Amino acid sequence: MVRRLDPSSGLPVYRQIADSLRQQIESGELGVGDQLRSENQLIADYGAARQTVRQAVALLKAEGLVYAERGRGAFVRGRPPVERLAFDRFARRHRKDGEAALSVEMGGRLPTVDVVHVGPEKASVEVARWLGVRTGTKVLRRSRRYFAAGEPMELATSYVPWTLASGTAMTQEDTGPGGIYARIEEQGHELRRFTEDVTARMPTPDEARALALPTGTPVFRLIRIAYDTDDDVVEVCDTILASDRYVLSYELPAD
Amino acid sequence: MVRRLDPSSGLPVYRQIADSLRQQIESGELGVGDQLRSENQLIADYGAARQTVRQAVALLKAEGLVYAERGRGAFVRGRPPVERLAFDRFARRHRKDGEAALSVEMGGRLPTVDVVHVGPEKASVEVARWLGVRTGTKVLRRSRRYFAAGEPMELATSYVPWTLASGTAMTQEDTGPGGIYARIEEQGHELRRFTEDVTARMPTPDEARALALPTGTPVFRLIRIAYDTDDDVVEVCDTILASDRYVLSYELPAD
DNA sequence: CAGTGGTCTAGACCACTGC
DNA sequence: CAGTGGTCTAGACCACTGT
Repeated sequence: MVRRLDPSSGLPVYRQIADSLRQQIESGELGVGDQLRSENQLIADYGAARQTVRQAVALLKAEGLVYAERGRGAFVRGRPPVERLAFDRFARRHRKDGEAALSVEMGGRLPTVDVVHVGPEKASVEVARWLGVRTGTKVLRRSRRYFAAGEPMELATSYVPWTLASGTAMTQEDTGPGGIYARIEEQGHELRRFTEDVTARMPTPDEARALALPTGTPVFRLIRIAYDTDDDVVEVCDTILASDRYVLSYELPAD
Repeated sequence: MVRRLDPSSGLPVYRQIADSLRQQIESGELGVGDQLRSENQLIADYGAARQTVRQAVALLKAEGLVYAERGRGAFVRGRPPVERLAFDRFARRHRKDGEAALSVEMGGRLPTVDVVHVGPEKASVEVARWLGVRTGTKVLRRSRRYFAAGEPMELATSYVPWTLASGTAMTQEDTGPGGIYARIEEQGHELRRFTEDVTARMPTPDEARALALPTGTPVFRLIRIAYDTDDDVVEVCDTILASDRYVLSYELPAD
């Protein structure tokens, strides 16, 4: 299984080894779940030092192509099943029968929720800007972590002006049928539209732990702002999603 | 500048050094553009071997917090100016005066375009599925790279059924005023809506090179499908964006 | 127990920057 | 020229897996 490298290519050895392994993965020579040759084997295959082959494999891990388990080996990553977040997932018709938005997202399968924190706090600069209130205004914060099939799927933090949330089930762990948006509409604020700003970046160490992210997996960050029929902001939701588990699907108008 | 580590924490030394440096960045002790202490200084600061401090800095590079220049040093990354891609950027009103969608995206500043390839080819399985045609059907492919202020911003590949593109300016490098969508409407296919599927992942080596991406920067991939008033697909555009240069902005209906 | 990947060290040569 | 980060080597100990 000796593999030859090209000394005249000018590329560092670890890049050439990574390219060789990547090509084996992309060509199907190494399939999903297959074990890579061990470090000692790669050392022999390519005639390189251990740190060098480790650097090559580290590159593939950073690209999200490979993961490693201590004591077992390194393996070709399979893409996990992907959830589609549809642009109309907050449409009223999905709430009428008491189904909250997240179970719509999950295609009807019931997700479990780990409520991290529910309570009042002072709005940060960022939250105040989103809500259109002054910094330090009292707001309700609801931080949750959602699981599907035992896997952590998303971290969500909602902010609602305290004047709107006070005395309602929004301040409880269980917001009741239809979720937080049903409670907001009961308060006389009919929802008209949402804006959603999407960014992507590498996770912080905290996020990587909370979402059980493999190395090399970016996260989506969604900032969703809910407006009522007066075009006032009634809620903001800051969501972190594992990018390898979601496709975000939107519809754009042509006129 | 000696920094003490906690041997009882159980964390590997390189993680502790990375945590220490990350904390210095987040606290503002190290500002945007500031130079990190050199490897030799970090070796002295933390009493670790060179590979160990390099592993710590590599972690911060993978997180996108730091970049390095050979011969100069390692620096705290500043976020580049961000472009906002609005959900209505393909609305007809933005085309009426001969302005193509991309200059709308860029806030009116004129981007430059590097046309990589324009010509007919057979639809791949993926392209055929998007266009709703049989695999191998003749389609026009237009691959471009867009620059703003000299920086590569996005890679875009459009596919149009050949029956629609043949004999029009779409098959030329310059598609003329209003761009490709104006040409499609001239062919009698009024555009009604677009769908856009958003994913994020780490770039391939090719993409990282073409977009001049710093390590640790994920990319967005947009698959945008254009439908005419008969709900037939008239074009598909596969776009790769540097995720640190864009905010994608959408509007979601509440009913 | 042998084999795996994870961490760490000490030392070397290189290409590049800036003085 | 000295100092920087980039690459590479040889060797060590560790924690964990599977038999």
